[in-house]
Amino acid sequence: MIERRDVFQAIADPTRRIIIQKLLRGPLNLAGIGEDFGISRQAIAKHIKVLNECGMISVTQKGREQFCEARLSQLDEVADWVAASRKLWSQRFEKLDKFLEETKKQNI
Amino acid sequence: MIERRDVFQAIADPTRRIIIQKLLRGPLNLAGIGEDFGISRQAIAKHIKVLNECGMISVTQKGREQFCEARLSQLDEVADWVAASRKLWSQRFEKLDKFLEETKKQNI
DNA sequence: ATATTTGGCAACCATTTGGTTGTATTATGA
DNA sequence: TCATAATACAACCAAATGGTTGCCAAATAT
Repeated sequence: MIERRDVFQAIADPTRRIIIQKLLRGPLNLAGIGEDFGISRQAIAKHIKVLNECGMISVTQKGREQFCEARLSQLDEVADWVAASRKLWSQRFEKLDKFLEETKKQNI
Repeated sequence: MIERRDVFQAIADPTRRIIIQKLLRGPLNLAGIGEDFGISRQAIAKHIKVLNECGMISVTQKGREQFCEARLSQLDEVADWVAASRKLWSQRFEKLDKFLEETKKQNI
């Protein structure tokens, strides 16, 4: 099994995606993230740990509070993968077009 | 727990991402996907099932073979989410700029 | 000074995940 | 026709995942 725990895996969980969305408006402490969120503090703490580990958020201690901030630059990896896949995909059709064109020429 | 088994979860697994990359060059049957891939046929079949279930690939029966083809349109959901997140993120800075500007005005 | 808020730690749990092996079925090629 | 290639089906397994509860420690507010 290949190493997991990367950005792809981080955003795979819908709860974590919601947490990220919440953080987009500004930094929040764990309690703030937990508001209107039928989920225990500990569960949130675990998600925060995952997000932090793969660089999707940064965590800053401030007294007894822990402020989390989104780190969207890590999403580049995802965006790049999607873009690269699409590019390869479209190239596949170009190759097919070229092939059809060649075939056409030969039939004339 | 919220419903999973969506595109995000589909591309979360590195093995599945490799399978998708393989399929970008053209359709393959299960055996073809399994080539140079230290993994059992059954494991691949399971990944194929997941990818099919969330529309990342289409599967066509052809005699005894099962040809898989990539379906990249589903990646829109991922790309859109990333784009929307980035937009919100940048808006956050705009708001901060505006705030600072207002503050500056009042100080004059 | 004391109650409350914020969060850490640890144990526990059910389910899912990613994988395996073994056996059966069916289409195809020699 | 018959061996083989391509896949299905099922049972099983270890580890990871996403969650819980209970208790503890330390800042902070009253």
